[in-house]
Amino acid sequence: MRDIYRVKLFEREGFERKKCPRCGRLFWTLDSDRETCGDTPCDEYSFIGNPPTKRKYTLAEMERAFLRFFERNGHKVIKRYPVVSRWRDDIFLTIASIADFQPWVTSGLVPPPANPLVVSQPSIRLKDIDNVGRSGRHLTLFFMGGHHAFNSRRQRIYWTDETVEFCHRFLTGELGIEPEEISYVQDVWEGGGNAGEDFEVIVRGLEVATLVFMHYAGEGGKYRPLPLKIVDTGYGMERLTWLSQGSPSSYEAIFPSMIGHLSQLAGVAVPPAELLQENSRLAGLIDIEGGRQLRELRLKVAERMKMDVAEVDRLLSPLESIYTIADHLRCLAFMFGDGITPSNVREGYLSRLVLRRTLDFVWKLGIQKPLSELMDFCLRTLYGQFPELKERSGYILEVVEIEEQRYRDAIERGTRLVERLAAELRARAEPLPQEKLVEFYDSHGLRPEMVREVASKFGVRVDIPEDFDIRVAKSHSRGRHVPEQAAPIPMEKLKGLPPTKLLYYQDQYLREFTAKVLRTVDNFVVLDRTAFYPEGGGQPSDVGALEADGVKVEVGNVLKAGDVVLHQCRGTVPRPGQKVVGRIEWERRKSLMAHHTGTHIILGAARRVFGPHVWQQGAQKGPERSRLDISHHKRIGLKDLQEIERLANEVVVQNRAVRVEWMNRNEAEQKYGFDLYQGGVVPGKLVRVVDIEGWNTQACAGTHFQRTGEVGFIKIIRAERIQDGIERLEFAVGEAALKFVQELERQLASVAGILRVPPERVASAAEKLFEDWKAAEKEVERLNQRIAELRLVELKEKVRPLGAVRFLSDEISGASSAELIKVGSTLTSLDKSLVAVLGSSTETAKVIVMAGEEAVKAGVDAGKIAAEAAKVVGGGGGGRPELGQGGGPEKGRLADALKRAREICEQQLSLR
RNA sequence: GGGCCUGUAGCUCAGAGGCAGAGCGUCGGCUUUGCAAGCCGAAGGUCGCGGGUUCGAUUCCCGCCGGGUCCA
Repeated sequence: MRDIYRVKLFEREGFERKKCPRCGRLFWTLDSDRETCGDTPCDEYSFIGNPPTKRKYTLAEMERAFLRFFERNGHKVIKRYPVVSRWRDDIFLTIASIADFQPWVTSGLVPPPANPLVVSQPSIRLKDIDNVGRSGRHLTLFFMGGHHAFNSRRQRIYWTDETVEFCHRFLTGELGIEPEEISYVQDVWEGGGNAGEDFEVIVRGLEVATLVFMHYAGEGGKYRPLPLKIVDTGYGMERLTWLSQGSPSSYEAIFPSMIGHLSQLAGVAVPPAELLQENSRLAGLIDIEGGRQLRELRLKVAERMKMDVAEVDRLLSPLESIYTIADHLRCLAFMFGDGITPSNVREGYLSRLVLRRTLDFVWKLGIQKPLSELMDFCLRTLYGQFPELKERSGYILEVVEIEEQRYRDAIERGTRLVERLAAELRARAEPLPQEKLVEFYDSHGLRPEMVREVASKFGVRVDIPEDFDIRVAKSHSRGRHVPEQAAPIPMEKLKGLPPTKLLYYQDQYLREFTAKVLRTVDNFVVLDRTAFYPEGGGQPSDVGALEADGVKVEVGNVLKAGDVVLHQCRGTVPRPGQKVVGRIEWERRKSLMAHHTGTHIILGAARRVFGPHVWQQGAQKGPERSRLDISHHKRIGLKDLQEIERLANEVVVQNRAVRVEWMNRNEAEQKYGFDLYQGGVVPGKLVRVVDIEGWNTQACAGTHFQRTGEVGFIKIIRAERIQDGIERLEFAVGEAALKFVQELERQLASVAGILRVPPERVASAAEKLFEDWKAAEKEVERLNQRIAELRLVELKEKVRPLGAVRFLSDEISGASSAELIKVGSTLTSLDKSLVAVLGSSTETAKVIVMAGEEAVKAGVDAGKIAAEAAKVVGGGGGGRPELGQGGGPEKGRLADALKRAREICEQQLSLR
């Protein structure tokens, strides 16, 4: 195999290949004195305070220089893709420039939008978030400049020689870096199922670019060749900017005004430059993953500066917080700007994590401003370069404001919980149990440090276990994934079949057709062509019948296996070779089409009412009802719901054209943007675009009407929050909508009839009824009290002494247990040594036993008496010493039960 | 997608099969020149909704609705 690393540039210019004695990697250099590879940690940064470029660049200038250089060299500049990777479902966030082209372009299925091309892609990586602000070089969002070439067998663009050449010319010619300063380190890159050799491009200790030659598929060293050879490069725009400025950390170079603003707000003084420089150089050598590495870094800095560690920490910590905030704000601006809705799931959850982390740092610095104000400042620094963020600023700021309030609420709630537990533990002088720590985090989002802080105010000790994260993970391991449903029939039984001709795409109004049976598998029938729509894209399959030589068989379900449509039949299936007539149950299909077109109309309406952050998160059509899940950061109220409904019906009346067109992917994306993928990722080279004239455009495989007027009445039934940040709209369309409204009307009429008022007055009538009922309940209560008082006189007559206490037993016919209790409690509160046994029979027999304070002291247990007495009437009972109740179905034995109660009472008083 | 927590008076919460509670707030009275406060008293509850178990459910079980939180 030829040496892929030996490129023409190296031979021509006389680069030497050396082996780094520290890391053992091979690298290329023009500097004959150089021994180490030049990368950290083998070498320290040597550009700080002494940049190698001919001049200083701002980030915007660097990006421009990069893009223009490659444009001059035959590359087409591509617009950035969103930071939410909507075109693929394997990752949430765009992590690199190459991610824009995976999987369709990299697999060779779809041609690239241009070839070669160059892009500056905002990329988000949260894996190293703990390093951000501290390492000097880590960011949550960074701009990856990538020039890409896609070489196929038919078309060669460029490969290794040209790639390294471009890089070298850019760094030396454009930026003015001395050729001797650049090291090209050999390595192998692997990720996302692809792999290839690469160069890491190092300048004075800083890796500024990676040049990957992607030509394998596979991972873990087991590779097979790709049909394409792809040049995948990544230039760190921020790193190059930093390099050009030679500032102590990259943050000063990237966020100068934000850092100034934050320092002022927090009253943080900038530490001596020398300390910053030393810190940066050393930070480059360490991966800060946790507290331990950070302490190590602080120690080393203190050592070199001959300072106290605490002093170093006091000077650096606030500054690191500021860097972190500056970084996180920019990341959030793009996340929300590109339409992420904060949520407890998926990318929404990631955005919430970053936002809450930002607030932690803001509060730690004692900055009183709301986060939305800081975001506003951040946004203003970005508008010049990213006007799209200005358009979305309303949404961004609102979301930040709502999320800050949510976080404050969560903390407040959590703090109260901890305080309550801590107060209890203090009383018992116990430390906080570790399971509680896990529970607080898992169920209430309280980090252990926060719990400790609150609990310590109560003098309660909190030990945070080293394996805290593992314990949390363990408490989740119980969850299990439901296995996917197996395919209805094995694919090999469909081998050799041609793709079924899909008649519903040629004419969506076709309800009857003739076709030939190609094969049958069990009760599945495969035809050469069909008008039956198979289940897909949230639209259920058609049903209907097939008729062959006068024999009819019902089609109950239709599904697609690859390119073949399967008709699942009930009854005797036709034989292969037979001609059949297929008939679709048209009312059902028509309703499904109405619901499907209606779904697109409603989505368009929701986006107009709320804004472009609204994305379809799922949809299910049905012949009677359909539902559409959309992302939105607030609950949807009736007013908004009605506005969406109004707009949707307006579009119906406008009778707009609904056009369906198969387009190639790049063309469709260019024309309509990623809004196309509302319905989710669609596979393939061609996409089917459904466009409601001037209203909504989506890639969609479903059947639609040709004009919105055919849809008919659209009725939104309700909004339901299915997840944080996702609202489900349930609606009915056409005849189903009418049926729903009529059913509502029927219900209303029935309620109005019951209340004996006209329908428009049911609300006030119901309110009055409810108020009256409450008043009546209170009246019953008062009357019970009164009855109890009246009964007292006659009942008192029946009180007889029984040992140390006084005893009363009586039946009060028809009394409820509430009445009996009232009577009993009045009696026992007047006579503390009384035991009252009261019975009544309504539907069942009831016994209540009450004992006064003194009687209880004397040993009477009303609960036990009631339990025993209730057995007599065939039931059960119980209660506490002062009150017992019970009952049973045998009403006729009530008198016996009362007798039994007396016996038990006597036993308790040791009289028997 | 999965797990956990949670819904009781206007607010914050207790109660854990057997008379629905506390603190704060509200209203009234007393005290005070007035305010703050104090004392006495009162009003305020479909115990989220619907089923089930039980003689009896706010409490236990199931379902639904609402809120929170963690993980992928």
